[in-house]
Amino acid sequence: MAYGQIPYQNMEIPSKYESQKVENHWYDYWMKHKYFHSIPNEKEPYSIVIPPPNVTGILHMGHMLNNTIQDVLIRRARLMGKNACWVPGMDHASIATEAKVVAKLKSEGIEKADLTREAFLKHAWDWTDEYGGVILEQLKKLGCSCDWDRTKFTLDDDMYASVIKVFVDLYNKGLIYRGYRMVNWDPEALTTLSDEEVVYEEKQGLLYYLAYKIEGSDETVTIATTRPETILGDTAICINPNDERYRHLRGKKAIVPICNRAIPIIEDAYVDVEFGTGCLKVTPAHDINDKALGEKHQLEVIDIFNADATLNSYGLQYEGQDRFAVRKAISKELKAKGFLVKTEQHLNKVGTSERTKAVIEPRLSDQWFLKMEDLVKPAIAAVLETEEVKFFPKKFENTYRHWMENIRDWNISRQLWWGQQIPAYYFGDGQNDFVVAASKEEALAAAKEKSQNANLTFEDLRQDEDVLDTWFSSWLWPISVFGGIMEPDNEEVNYYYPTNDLVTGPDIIFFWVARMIISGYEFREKRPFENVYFTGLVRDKQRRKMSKQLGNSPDALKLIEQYGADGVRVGLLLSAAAGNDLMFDEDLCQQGKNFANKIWNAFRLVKGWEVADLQQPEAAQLGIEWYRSKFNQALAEIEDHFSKYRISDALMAIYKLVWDDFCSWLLEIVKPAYQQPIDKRTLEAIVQLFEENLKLLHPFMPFLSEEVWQHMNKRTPEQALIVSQWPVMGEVNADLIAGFDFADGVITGIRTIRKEKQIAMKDAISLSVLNEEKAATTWDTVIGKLTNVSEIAYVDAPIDGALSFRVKSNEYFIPISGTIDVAAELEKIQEELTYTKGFLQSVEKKLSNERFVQNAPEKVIALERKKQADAEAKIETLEKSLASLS
RNA sequence: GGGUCAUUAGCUCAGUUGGUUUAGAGCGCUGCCUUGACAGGGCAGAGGUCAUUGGUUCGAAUCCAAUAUGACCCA
Repeated sequence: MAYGQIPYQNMEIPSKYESQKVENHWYDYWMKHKYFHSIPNEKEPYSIVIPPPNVTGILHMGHMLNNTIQDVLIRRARLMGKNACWVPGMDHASIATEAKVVAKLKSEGIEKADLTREAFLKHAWDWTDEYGGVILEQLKKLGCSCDWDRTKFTLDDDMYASVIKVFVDLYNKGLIYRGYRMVNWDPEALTTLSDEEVVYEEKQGLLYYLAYKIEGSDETVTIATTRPETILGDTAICINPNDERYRHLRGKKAIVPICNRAIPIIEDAYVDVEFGTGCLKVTPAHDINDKALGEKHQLEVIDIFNADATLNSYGLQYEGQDRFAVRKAISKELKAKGFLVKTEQHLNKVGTSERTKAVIEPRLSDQWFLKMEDLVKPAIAAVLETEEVKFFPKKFENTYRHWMENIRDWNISRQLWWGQQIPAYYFGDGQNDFVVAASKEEALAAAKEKSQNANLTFEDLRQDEDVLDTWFSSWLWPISVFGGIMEPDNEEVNYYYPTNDLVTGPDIIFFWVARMIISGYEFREKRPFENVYFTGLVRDKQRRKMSKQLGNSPDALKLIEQYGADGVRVGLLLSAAAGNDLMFDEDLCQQGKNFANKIWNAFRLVKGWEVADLQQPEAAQLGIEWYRSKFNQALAEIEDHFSKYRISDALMAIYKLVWDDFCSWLLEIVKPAYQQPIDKRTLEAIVQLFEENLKLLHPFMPFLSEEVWQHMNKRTPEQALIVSQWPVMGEVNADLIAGFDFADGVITGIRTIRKEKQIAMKDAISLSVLNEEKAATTWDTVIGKLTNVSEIAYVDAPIDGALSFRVKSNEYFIPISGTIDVAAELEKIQEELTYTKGFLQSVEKKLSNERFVQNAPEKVIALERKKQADAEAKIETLEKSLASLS
């Protein structure tokens, strides 16, 4: 059925696009027809794995941006005929989730310490089942076309098994080892953290100068420390061997205040003679540098803290008190007893836990480590040498290089219960009385062999209590979601892996991106993805990070309700140049919503036209041809933007194409007079072009575009927009585009005069042209239609008593009734003349420079000559007008 | 302390390996315009000596150096 046979249907279509009414409908429709679902087939695959959000998380602006970009890429790939697969999922986020569960239990009066591991995990799973996955439901509201049948959780049985398999494998390769090391201890979460999870903050503190007595004399030696509570763990005083001031103390012993232990005075060049007194107390259990000194000089190690950073029995009367309370108390005692010489203000960097914000305590303990030195090699080469993995924007390669080249072994154990339990089984008390195996059965067999004790039973095996770092499961994500760890040769992983694009934030470049690249090469000898698109951080208008504490993060679902998912998507993307932080401003969502409404109303216009058996007007035919060229030109630009992951530029190109070129120009050119019908050819062409526009819009505004598409014509499920074809590039007629641009100048000139002289649009005017440019008359009908010019006369001399304007060297005259203000006209022309002369001068200056003419490429010189000729022609026109006016 | 990146219109940003009319966009701003698809709209307009100072070049927003300011990363 043709459009025009439904007369004035726009009366029945609301004049405002109502997103709330259509979004759920189309999402359900897409789901029902399984357009998001992907299975391997003969088509080219295009896959993305979602950066799995924390199971505890709720949708915030960062997720919105990130997932909108992924959806744009996936929907475009789908339109391009690829087998698009976007795998969604969630991360168990061990510290964050465990902390939340512990807090919840506490509020119910239950202490984690009173629960068995099994009981605690039951609570955690209950919690996950109840609150987990909210975020995935929210992504649906945003329009994300994930293959929900593939939803994965990092603690699913198969994902769990993958992690264990990888651990065993790396252990057997000798890359995982157990070590007694100084680690970052979070005394609140009671677990270690990797270096990356420690956030350094500058804090104003005190530098305490403490006097230690020298054994067997009345002399004292003064040291400076920021942590007086740790003196109880001191096992040496260290001086620089080149420091004359302390030379006489060689070989002597100092007495630690309060606990009165005698400790040796050692010498090491490590000591900075400039800092403090040039004399250092050494506490190997509580400082990484002191630990190194302690090992070098074989010092005793005295750990004075409990796991929660309260003091233990070495703390004497302070036992059981928190380290910061002790710091105050002990400095008081030291002062009272005369050991405290003085204090100074001191700014130092304090490590804090990313998750709990607790001040990190360096702590010696047994942990599991992954050797990184060799593992990183292929991953470095892939990004920095072969470019098998490309970063957008490229600048993040520097960050990547810096970290990878200075990488340290990865502490992968966490003293938590929520996660994959480390598959190490102890069968005795010796340092090496353990085996690593994927199951208890295998462990028993291995233990029997290792211990040479065939009588071992399951009872004798004790599995390591710790779990693995969450990132030790997410680094396998692109492989494990396709079952590629457990069944390395399965059809799915062979088809979808390597994935194509990864979209994530630069804040997890080390945590996640780098490690996925490492694991990709280690376990599949292939990159995990080809391109990594780093989004910026979402900030508020004042450039502050969005955070719960500041309360500056808008409610994502409310935004969608208010502006429509499409509006929010457009709003986010418009300001999201890759890698730049984006200042989120709700006004941009409003802009997105307005755009949706604009398209909606263009649709109403077209839908409302009645068709009649008419000749196609010349202007309409020309306009349509011009738009075809313009569309292809824009398409080329859009493809180029996509190839560089310039998503917001691609959107802006479409925005301008649709709003300016299609709506403001083309529709105005073809629009019949009020209540007049349109000819069939024009209508069909416009509908077809509109549909092409919708295809371009679909990745960005899936709901609106599908809605309009489905209203435009009756469609079968196979003809839905989401599975239609991305436009194919056609020819660009440069002459048409140039001709239009010139006409644009003429039209603007006429409109300006109408405006200045308050000549209403409904009053027809006539136009005379002094055609110095020999411009084609092709566009006259278009000019006439858009400016209500009744006739265009070509003349060979300036018209007296008319208003004038110029485009290039052409001059246009509009006769008006009444007298014209000659002085004003003269002034206007004089102004243009001054500008053009100035311009000509700058061009001539260049051309008269011999070295320019000799050295510049011919193309550039030709261009300059053209500029010169154009300017000269224009000046001639202007001077002629000046003469005729005065 | 070490490193990376940035500084272009009121705001947010483009400017593709130095030359495409004496710098572009979107938003905002100013003025005019409503029975006509859309006031969530139309049309027109104003607004920048490209952070500063030197240098390289026939030619610099673009390359180099220094300075200033800011952001991020690492220890």
